[in-house]
Amino acid sequence: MSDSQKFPVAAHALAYLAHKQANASERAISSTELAASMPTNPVVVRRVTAMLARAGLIDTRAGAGGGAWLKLDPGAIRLDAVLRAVDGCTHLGVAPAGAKGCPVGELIPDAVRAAITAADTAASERLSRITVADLLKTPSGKL
Amino acid sequence: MSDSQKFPVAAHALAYLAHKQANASERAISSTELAASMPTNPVVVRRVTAMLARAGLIDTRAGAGGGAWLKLDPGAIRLDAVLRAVDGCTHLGVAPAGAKGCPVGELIPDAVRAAITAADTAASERLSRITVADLLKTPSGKL
DNA sequence: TATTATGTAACTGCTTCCGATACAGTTCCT
DNA sequence: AGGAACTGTATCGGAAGCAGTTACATAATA
Repeated sequence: MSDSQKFPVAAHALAYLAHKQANASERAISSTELAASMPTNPVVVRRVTAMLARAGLIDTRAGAGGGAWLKLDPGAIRLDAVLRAVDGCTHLGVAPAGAKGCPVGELIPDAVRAAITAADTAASERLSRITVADLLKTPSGKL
Repeated sequence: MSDSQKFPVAAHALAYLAHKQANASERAISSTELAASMPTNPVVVRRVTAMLARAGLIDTRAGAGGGAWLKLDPGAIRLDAVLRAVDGCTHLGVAPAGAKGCPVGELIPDAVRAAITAADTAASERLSRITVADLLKTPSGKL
């Protein structure tokens, strides 16, 4: 796993759906329209929306007039759920295995892993206090 | 910027130096010994120790009997400083630019960027409460 | 049936990473 | 003085991952 734009794309897409009040199949937004607002490619958007749909955050439907719409209230979609939906983590790296036979080298990796996990958890906890609705209420970029 | 093992390698190296009580030039540890405990290549270690030295966390010296040693007490080296020293961040992605002319597309990126920054700050704050000394006191992998 | 849309596979070009080799400069030891 | 040990950095190769694109099977509408 490595650097990826999936989280920002997902957050942007959800905020766009919220702004358009796409909350039912009749108000579905196509990947083409979502992509145009990034801007990026419709396939890139669909790769993300498919993951959001699997996570139960949105619904999608194929066919004419199809697209994506929110399954939940924007205020109920927390960004930590979005991050998990797209397989995100803080990517601080993976602790090296540690040399066998070296007592220090064997114990340190666990502690390093624990530190990375702690940082990841803290980031996730912070995101859990931000909802998609907050993204729309924040024109100044302040949270 | 992207995925990188620099932070784990740096944390491991610092913990190893602390365990060996390498706190003066006479107790310098070579990159070869540090690399053997990961295990990885000595050059990879030197790339990281050079950054830690620039950040003032360790000192290094070339030549026979040279190597790296801690400049600070292990309890005074906080992991957020280590992360900064190796150019680390949480890598949740970069908010897409947003389409010009689209009022939503123009405002959302700022909010997404703010959310990413908030998460990054939270992770860093969590790391600031962990020191290199803590890494050695944590055989069970709990922090 | 023609049109519009999703989901996914496959390909390209790009970037970044680790690991390795090489080498100039530094320091210690004999 | 000369050799051995060590750092810092340049460079290269192979591997991996990503964005973006084309293509296509499937699905839903009109």
